[in-house]
Amino acid sequence: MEEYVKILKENNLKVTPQRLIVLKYLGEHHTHPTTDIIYRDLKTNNPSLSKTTVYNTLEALKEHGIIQSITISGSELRYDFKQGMHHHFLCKKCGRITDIDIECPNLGKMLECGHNVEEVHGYFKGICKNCLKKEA
Amino acid sequence: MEEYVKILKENNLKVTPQRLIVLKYLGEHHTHPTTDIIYRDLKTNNPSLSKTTVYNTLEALKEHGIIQSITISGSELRYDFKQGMHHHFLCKKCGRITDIDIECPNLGKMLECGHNVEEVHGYFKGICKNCLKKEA
DNA sequence: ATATGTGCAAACTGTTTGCAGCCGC
DNA sequence: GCGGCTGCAAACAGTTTGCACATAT
Repeated sequence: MEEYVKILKENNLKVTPQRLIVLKYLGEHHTHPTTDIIYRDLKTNNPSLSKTTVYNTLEALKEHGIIQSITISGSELRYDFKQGMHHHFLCKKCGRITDIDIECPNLGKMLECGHNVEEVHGYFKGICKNCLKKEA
Repeated sequence: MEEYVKILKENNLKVTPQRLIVLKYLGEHHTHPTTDIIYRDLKTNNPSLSKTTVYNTLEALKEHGIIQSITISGSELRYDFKQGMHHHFLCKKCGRITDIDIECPNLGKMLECGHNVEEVHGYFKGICKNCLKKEA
């Protein structure tokens, strides 16, 4: 828990119970949850929590580069505790999103083309290993 | 125009005026438009056109692999006339999305990991060349 | 006392659904 | 006349906004 307090302080974000539990949730669940999932899971033990606060908190964490949002599923934002560059794989069958730990070898080429690249997102979609196994 | 009729026929899609103008629009505008942009632009010369039909048509074209949807901007789907693998760059300033013609060297590595990869999306975000120039 | 965070409700946006009417083979 | 396409309106989901209250320096 202390580590999350530290992260907030280092980023000049006021430490509130709400921010702490949201950040802790993301630190412990690498499932790329939506705002609603985070809200529903936390609501149980924190009945007074509001969804607006979850939105606000995620926005603040994102602005400070502590987390990042991914748009792989299209209809909603999902959040990811940031830890080095990696890509994502979305299984169209079970809906699970898994981390893919590969670098982006295109970045060098991107820099050549003159744009100032701040974010790199690699999204792969298909059927995951597990679902393939079940089908067989 | 005849080329778009041909595409629809080849994919066993009934040729209707609505489908033709939507497909033609995407063939001629490589701007990665949203459903709403397509609708508004076409509505002028086709007042009876309904947005539902635009949604339906885009869905049909996508299912047949004629176009693809990209989720780079998060809040809405954007459409792209499909033509070989390429990536996308979104300028956070002017909002423009540009095609990046590079291959994805990660695909090989992805196949190794056992998932069945059907789609590859590479999204880069930052400030584009043009906007950088204006700033300077 | 002031600035910031929280939480409710209402608004807004993009998308989907239900259904009636239409068109073409 | 049947199946698929169109278009309207209503429903829906995710997100944002306005505002009053709470909290902490």
